[in-house]
Amino acid sequence: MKNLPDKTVERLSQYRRSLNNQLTKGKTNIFSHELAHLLHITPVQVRRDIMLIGYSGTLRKGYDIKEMINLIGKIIDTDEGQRIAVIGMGNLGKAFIHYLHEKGSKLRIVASFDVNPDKTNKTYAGVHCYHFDRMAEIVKKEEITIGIITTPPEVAPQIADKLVKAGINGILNYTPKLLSVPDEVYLEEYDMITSLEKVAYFVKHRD
Amino acid sequence: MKNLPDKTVERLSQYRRSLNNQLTKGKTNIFSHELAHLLHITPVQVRRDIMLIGYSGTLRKGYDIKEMINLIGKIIDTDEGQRIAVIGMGNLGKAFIHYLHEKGSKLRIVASFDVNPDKTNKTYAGVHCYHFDRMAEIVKKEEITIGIITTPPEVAPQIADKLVKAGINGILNYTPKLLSVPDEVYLEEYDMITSLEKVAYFVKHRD
DNA sequence: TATTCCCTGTTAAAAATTTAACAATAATGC
DNA sequence: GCATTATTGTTAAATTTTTAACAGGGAATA
Ligand SMILES: NC(=O)c1ccc[n+]([C@@H]2O[C@H](COP(=O)([O-])OP(=O)(O)OC[C@H]3O[C@@H](n4cnc5c(N)ncnc54)[C@H](O)[C@@H]3O)[C@@H](O)[C@H]2O)c1
Ligand SMILES: NC(=O)c1ccc[n+]([C@@H]2O[C@H](COP(=O)([O-])OP(=O)(O)OC[C@H]3O[C@@H](n4cnc5c(N)ncnc54)[C@H](O)[C@@H]3O)[C@@H](O)[C@H]2O)c1
Repeated sequence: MKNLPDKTVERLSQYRRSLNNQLTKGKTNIFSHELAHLLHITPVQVRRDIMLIGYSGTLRKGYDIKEMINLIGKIIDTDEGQRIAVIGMGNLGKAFIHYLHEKGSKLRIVASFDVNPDKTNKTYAGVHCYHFDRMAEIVKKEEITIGIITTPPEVAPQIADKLVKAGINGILNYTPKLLSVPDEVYLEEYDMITSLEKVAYFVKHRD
Repeated sequence: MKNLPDKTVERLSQYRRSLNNQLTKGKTNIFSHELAHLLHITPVQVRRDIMLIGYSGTLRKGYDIKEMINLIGKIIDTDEGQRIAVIGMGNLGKAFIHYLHEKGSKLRIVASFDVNPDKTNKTYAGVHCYHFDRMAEIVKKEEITIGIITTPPEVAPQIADKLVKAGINGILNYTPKLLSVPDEVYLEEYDMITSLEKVAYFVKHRD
C-alpha cells in the first residue's frame, strides 16, 4: 500500500482505540458519522481515511468494527509487530511501561535501560531494566527497532546517538531537548509544555 | 494581533524553549537558519513565523534572543498569565507538576484534585491537592482557566463536564478517552500510544 | 566609494490536508 | 414495485501549511 499521510496515520491509531471501545460495548458495526463524532472530526474525513487504507463498508450498515480493527492492526503494527525499548526508568519511563502493559498490542516493550543501580536489574511490569552499557548488545539480541527516550534532557543527545549506532530505526523523544538523527531514522518528539502552551494561547485568543 | 495558525503557535513554544537554551549558553543573537536547524525545519518557516508575530531581526545579526523570548511570552502566556489545575494526582499528574515546577512561566499550576484520601490534603512540589468535591469552589476562588486531566480514563468525561460547568476555558486531556466539550472550551487531547504507533508505522513504511 | 556578500522580510507558488459535492445503491416504507 | 431515504466512495474544490523566489539593504572588503 502506498504511504499514508501523516495525519491519517495518527487518526488510524485513534480510530482503533475508539473502535475497540465500541466493541466492548457490544457494537459490531459503525457509521462514518458515529466514528467522526467520537473523534471530533467530519464524517467525510473518516470515509476518506477508510478509502485510503482500502477498506469498504456496507451501504446502510456502515463499517464492520472487527474487520477495521484487524486491518488497522496490519497497517500500524504490521504482521510481525515491533520490539521496543525504554531508556530512562524514572517517573515517565515507568508510567509509560505500566500504561502500555496489557494492551495486547504487537508493539511490545521488551527491555528498559538506566544507569542508576537502584533501577537496574529489576523488572517493571514484566520489563527487565538493564544497565545502559549493555544497550547495543540487548538491542541486537532482542531485535529492538524503536527506542523511547525518557532520561533527563541533558543526556538525550548522546543516548540518541548510541541508539542510532546500535541500529535502531525509530526514536520517540519525550525529553524537552530537541534531537538530531540521520534521515533514515524516524524521529518523533513530544513535549507536554507545548500542548499546555497551545491550550493557553487558544484559550485567550479564540474568536 | 490576528490569530496565529495552529502550527505556528506550536512552534513558538519550541522556539522559546530553544532560545532559552541558547541564552544560557551565552548567545545573544541568532539567525533564522540556526533556529531552523535546532527545530529540524527550514529557515523560511522560521522567518515566516517571526513575521507573523510582528517581530523583526536585524540584517546580518539575526534576531535578538531576549526580545524574542519576551515577545513569545507576551503572546502565549499573555501579560497576566493563566492559572491551571491538575485533576488526578497519580503517576502522570505528579510527574507533570514536578516537570513544570521551577520553569518560572506565567502559566502556573495553582491547585490539584483527587478523590483518594491518600492523595488529598497534601502538597506536591508546592501545589496543594484538594478533594475533587471542592473543585468548583477552588476554580472560582483561584481563578483557574485551564484544567489538565490525568485521572483514569473512565471518569474523564464526567470530570470534563464538571470542569466546564465550573467555568473553565481550556482542557488538556491526557487520558486515552476522547472527550466532548462545548465549542467555547478549547480542548487538546494527547495519547502517547498514538505517538508510538506513528513511529511504528513510519519505521516500517518510510521510503 | 564601489562591490560583494549574507541575511532578512515578503510575496508568490507548491504541497498537504480538509471539506464539499454528488453519484451510486441498498434498505425501507408505502 | 416504486419512490424515498440513508449512507458509502470518490472526485473536485477550498483551505491551510510549507517552500521557493527574490528584492532589499547593511556590513565587510578593498
Ligand atoms: N515527568 C513528566 O511529566 C515529564 C513530562 C514531560 C517531559 N518529561 C521529561 O521526561 C524525562 C524524564 O522525566 P522523569 O520525570 O521520568 O525524570 P526522572 O528523573 O524521574 O527519570 C530519569 C531517569 O533517567 C535515568 N538516567 C539518567 N541518565 C541516564 C543515562 N545516561 N542513561 C540511561 N538512563 C539515565 C535516571 O536514572 C532516571 O531513572 C525528562 O527529560 C523530563 O524533562 C517529563
Ligand atoms: N502513565 C502514563 O505514562 C500514561 C501515559 C499516557 C496516558 N496515561 C493516562 O493518564 C491517566 C493517568 O495515568 P496514571 O498513570 O497517572 O494513573 P494513576 O492511576 O496513577 O492516577 C490516577 C489518579 O486519578 C485519581 N482519580 C481517580 N478517580 C478520580 C476522580 N473521579 N477525580 C479525581 N481524581 C481521580 C486516582 O486517585 C489517581 O490518583 C490515565 O488515564 C492513563 O491512561 C498515562
